[in-house]
Amino acid sequence: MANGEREFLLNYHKEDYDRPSVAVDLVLFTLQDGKLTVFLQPREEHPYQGVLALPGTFVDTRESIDDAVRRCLLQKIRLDGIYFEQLYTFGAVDRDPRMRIISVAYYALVSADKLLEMDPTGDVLTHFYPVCEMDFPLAFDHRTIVECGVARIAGKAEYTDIAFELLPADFTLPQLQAVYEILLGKPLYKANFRKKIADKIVATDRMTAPDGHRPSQIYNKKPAPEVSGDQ
Amino acid sequence: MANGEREFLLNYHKEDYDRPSVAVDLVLFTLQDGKLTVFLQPREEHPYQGVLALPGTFVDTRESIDDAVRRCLLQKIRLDGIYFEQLYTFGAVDRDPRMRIISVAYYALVSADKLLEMDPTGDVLTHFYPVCEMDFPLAFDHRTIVECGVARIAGKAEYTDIAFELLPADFTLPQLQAVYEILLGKPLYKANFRKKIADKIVATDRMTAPDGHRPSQIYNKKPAPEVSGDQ
DNA sequence: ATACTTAGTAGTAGTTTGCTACTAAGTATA
DNA sequence: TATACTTAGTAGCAAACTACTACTAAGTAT
Repeated sequence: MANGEREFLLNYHKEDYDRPSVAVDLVLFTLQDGKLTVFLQPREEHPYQGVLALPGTFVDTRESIDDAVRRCLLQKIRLDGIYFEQLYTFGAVDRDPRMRIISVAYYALVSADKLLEMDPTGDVLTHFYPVCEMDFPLAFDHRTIVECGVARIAGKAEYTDIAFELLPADFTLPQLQAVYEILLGKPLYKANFRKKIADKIVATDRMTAPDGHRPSQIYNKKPAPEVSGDQ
Repeated sequence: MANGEREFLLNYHKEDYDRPSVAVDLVLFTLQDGKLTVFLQPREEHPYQGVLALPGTFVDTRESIDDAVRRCLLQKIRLDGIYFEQLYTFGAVDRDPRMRIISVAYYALVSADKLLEMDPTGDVLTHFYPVCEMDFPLAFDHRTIVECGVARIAGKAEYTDIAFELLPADFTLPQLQAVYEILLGKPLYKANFRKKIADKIVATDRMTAPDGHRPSQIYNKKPAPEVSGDQ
């Protein structure tokens, strides 16, 4: 038995844990090299010491679940003001070998652009792993949680605008189409795609810098329509 | 201050509750008189004594969340083997005035038919209230939870087969169309509707009993295709 | 017979989707 | 300077789906 594991068992008192604890776990997605990637960190403690895991934290009595997510993003990844949404609550009895922990999973989306802005060294980016190449163990039920997140964003890409969250404010239509294709996991027809998103974007008068071929026009997301009245 | 309320406050010891408790709350839908209705019960205890509330229960350390839902359905409504699915987890700090309770909300669907089968007196059916006529107070954040459930089944009716859960095994196409129209909240065109669901149903050779007009053919849901291979 | 009610089908215009083929604007190189 | 190469962007058509009107079918009521 490893040292850390023994220490954990010695300090474990069941009566401390006789009702479920609640944690949040965060599936933070971004795009790198045309692939969907997810933030993972080796665990520092038992169980699963050294195994890659999603960032998470216990929910404090005095904070809402959403606030726990914001705190987790800020404390563990130094990220702020990004899109996140509740995913699913995982509550199998034995999902954590220590004690009963119910995990409210959230997913979050951030552009690689914003990650570099927050952390110019690019260190954060090295913690992201392509979801299609996770041929390594994950702690707890975190593989299930990631898969649940991938399925959710694939579904939501069809009828919401979450794809924009993975791009900077300035983007080209080939870039935007690539994001949709990655999220949906299938190729799209250029002409149809453009007709469909035409009313969600506004063209700027700028073009991409010359790059060995025809430059592309730069677009922005159209601001959400005001819910206006006369008030 | 009412008697029950004082008693509650006298017995309240904060230190008993210094981590969030986890409960499940259940939004059980059925159809009555062409309206979507939800199961509600007056609360027997403070807070919100006498106010209508969703059935719910605390999650025990030794059961999964889904098992807590099954137990709640069985103990509180005497229902078994019906369709249910996780809805959303509600965790505002002050959603329960007693203490911090995080509620994992589920929705469930049952045919009025099955309710009568389980409880031939029809007593259970009197606990269902039309979701469009809930002009009375609800306990806690239960109105929000019900609205969340209504929105979810409206969305899922579009791309899943949940509508069938609200009908008995034998149904007619006008009945099925009515269910879709109630869930989606909009009228559908008969001919188009029939083309679209044609591959999800099988006709029987039976017709509805004469009822003052042309009888209708009885259909069943087509069994889900086997995920077969050669094994 | 005929009127009334609900069940069910035919057909058509307009829109969306799947797909092929083209033109446009840059660079690289012969 | 022509032409090949690359990526950006548009045109257009057939098939499928949607919105809608109009019909026929099968029962009951008078």
